[in-house]
Amino acid sequence: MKTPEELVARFREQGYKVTPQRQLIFRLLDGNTAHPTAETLYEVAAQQMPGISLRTVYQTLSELSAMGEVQHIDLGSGAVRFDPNVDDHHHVVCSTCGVVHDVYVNQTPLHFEGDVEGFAVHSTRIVFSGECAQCAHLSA
Amino acid sequence: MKTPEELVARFREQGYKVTPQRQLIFRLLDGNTAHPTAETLYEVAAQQMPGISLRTVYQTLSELSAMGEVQHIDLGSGAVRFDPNVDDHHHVVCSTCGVVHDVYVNQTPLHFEGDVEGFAVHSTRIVFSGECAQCAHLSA
DNA sequence: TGTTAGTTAGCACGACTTGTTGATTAGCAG
DNA sequence: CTGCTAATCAACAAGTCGTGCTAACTAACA
Repeated sequence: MKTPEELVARFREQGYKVTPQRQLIFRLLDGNTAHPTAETLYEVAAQQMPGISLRTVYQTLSELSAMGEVQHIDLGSGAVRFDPNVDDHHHVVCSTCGVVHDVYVNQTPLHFEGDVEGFAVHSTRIVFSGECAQCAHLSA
Repeated sequence: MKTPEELVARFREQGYKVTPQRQLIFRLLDGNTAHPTAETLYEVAAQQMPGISLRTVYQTLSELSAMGEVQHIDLGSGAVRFDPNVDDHHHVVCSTCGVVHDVYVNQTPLHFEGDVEGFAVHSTRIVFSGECAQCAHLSA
């Protein structure tokens, strides 16, 4: 994701207004590695700006997603998560505590075998599930 | 997934009753490579057994899933899909027509880099998205 | 300063999945 | 064969996530 300042410029260019709500969301996402859901982001936003609506958070996230500034990640956990890291990366998920981390896989592109002649791969998503170090400690 | 006959035996062992509805679902899943949703499976089942309820289909799928006989796959397309292939395999999805195929990736285990010290990976899911040969033909 | 986009509250819906209840059916052990 | 009990069914509801709509107010930007 671009910096909040660059996003402000980009929104202006495209004729979107730069509201305090949008700027707040830009700042909350900047450098955020927590892979928040819209709800989670809303809760944090509401602390800093009581009165902001969940609707606005959803809308701004959709705009950022459409502009390619945030990645939409669906880990099958119910809610969609948002990742301001739009590099070509993948995710590890702790099945105990649900924490998500970004990881980079360097063997790509991957080769596969199966009954899929002529398939043109545009993107590859990899999700590693398991147990994070903290949960392993707690259960030991 | 085991054969319908083996599943019948397994259900009996575990004290589950072997009803015609369950047997029908076993047969519909046997060798099924279509990655059906519960709805889809219900529609096919209802043709062969009018009166079967969607509820029963969901329930039987949950039981099979809990027994490890079918894989639960969530491609973020709204509904969960079921796969009687429980080998260590992955999926390719056509983003145009939505068709799903099983594929095997032989470079596993994959290595990754990132800020995740001590993470114990239990499973890896890979989804390749793109365009299948048929959709490529149609759009060409 | 005025136009217009954005925000808000509130209500609703839609898709998917599960829960509940109460009546009926039928599997399976004895 | 009989009886216990699980399974099924219909019908309705709820819950989650996300979005659509409206109407009124606010504020960004030209």
